Amino acid sequence: MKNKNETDSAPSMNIVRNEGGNEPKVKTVHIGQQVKAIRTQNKFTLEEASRRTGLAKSTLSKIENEQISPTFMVLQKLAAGLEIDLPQLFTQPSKVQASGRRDITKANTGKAHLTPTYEHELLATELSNKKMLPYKTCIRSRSFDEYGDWIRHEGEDFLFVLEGDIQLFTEFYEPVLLSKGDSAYYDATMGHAVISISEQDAHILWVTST
Amino acid sequence: MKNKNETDSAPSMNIVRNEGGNEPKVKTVHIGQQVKAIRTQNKFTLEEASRRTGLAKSTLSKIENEQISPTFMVLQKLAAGLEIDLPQLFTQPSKVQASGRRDITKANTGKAHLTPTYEHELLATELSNKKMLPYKTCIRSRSFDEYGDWIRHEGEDFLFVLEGDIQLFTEFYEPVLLSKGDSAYYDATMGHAVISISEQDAHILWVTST
DNA sequence: AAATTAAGTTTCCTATAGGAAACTTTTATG
DNA sequence: CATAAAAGTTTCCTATAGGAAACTTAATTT
Repeated sequence: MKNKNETDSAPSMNIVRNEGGNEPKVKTVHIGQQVKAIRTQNKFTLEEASRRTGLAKSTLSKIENEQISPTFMVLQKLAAGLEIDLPQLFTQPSKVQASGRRDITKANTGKAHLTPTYEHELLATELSNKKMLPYKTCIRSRSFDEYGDWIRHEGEDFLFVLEGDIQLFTEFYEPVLLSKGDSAYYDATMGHAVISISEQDAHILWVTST
Repeated sequence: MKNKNETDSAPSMNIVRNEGGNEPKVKTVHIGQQVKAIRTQNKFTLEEASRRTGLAKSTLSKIENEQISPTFMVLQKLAAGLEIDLPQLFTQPSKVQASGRRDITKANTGKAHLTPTYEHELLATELSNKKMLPYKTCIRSRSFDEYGDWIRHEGEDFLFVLEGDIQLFTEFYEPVLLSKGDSAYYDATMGHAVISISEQDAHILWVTST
């Protein structure tokens, strides 16, 4: 059945999502397998899992065999009873996540990325899905005015001065002067900007968390 | 068989969970509020959310008002239709996370941390709960043998050579020579170690993701 | 303010989730 | 191997989730 008798009319709804009458197609997470994996890893029998979660063992069995789609209430009992975080039920057990990656970037061979105010050299660009984005930057800007507005983005920034003198502007603090060897760490959602104040170009190393 | 011969007794590890026969008491996550918040933030009407998720608007209404406990199948449709990650439905919207922090570390004023092989200078130590741990390190070791075993830890490492020449050993790759300005990014769960191969001491900047 | 439209809620019904117990399968024991 | 015990599955029933449509409320227009 799943008789999806489409809402009459509604001609304009052209999201083109599931024309043709088939379902929106959700990439199915096999929660049953997850539950079973967690239970067996803990060496629980269905009976014991039943005790811990307060769910009937028949229910647990059906869930593990994907015969039913547990309600949210049941999911919560499961998580509480098996002492796991809810999100853990959905993320693949993926101990498989990469763990042997490496990327070397020799000096001045990074991937150039130019902006009016900065001259970025992105590092370690061969790797994707990194937790940090490192880049070496040459500061061109000499005045705060050159920035139309604060720079903001998700995550946190670590900044290390390699050469020259810079001034770091941040939304909630007074500007601060940084010279070679100095560093700063700040929440990147806070507005920020950097200008060079030395004769020669200033170079900094920047690492942004994702 | 794992039967360690302790049938019931097992005094040492009883989790003391719900003696007394009452329910396990689950801290309820109000998923309805979450859904409503996400929908309204996106300025969707129930009707539009219905189109996007393939769920009846009556169902959506009931979910938002906590009148029913959606099944996992419905949760998936919700997440897909509203284009959010499933876990996002359970974690509090917590925009409350800190977002105006800043910490400046002037050159050579970090917190020293010595090991037989490295001489670390921890940076930005005034801030806790950082997503990255930055430190400047002077490499003392001159031979791989000085390391009893590989160094490993959670997360990823970014390494930038500030001064001198080093050799980076990693578990799954051939050793590589790095000089001033070179950098490396690698999974820190992979065994790794660094030795200095230059006359003078080698200095590197290290950033570890957490 | 009545009429119109759009938003959200409730009703009513069918499909299905969850629980208790019977049943089947697997593992241990004489 | 027979038997007992334990672990897992299926059945059957009741409670409840989900969908269509009726209904109510809120926002616009006339």
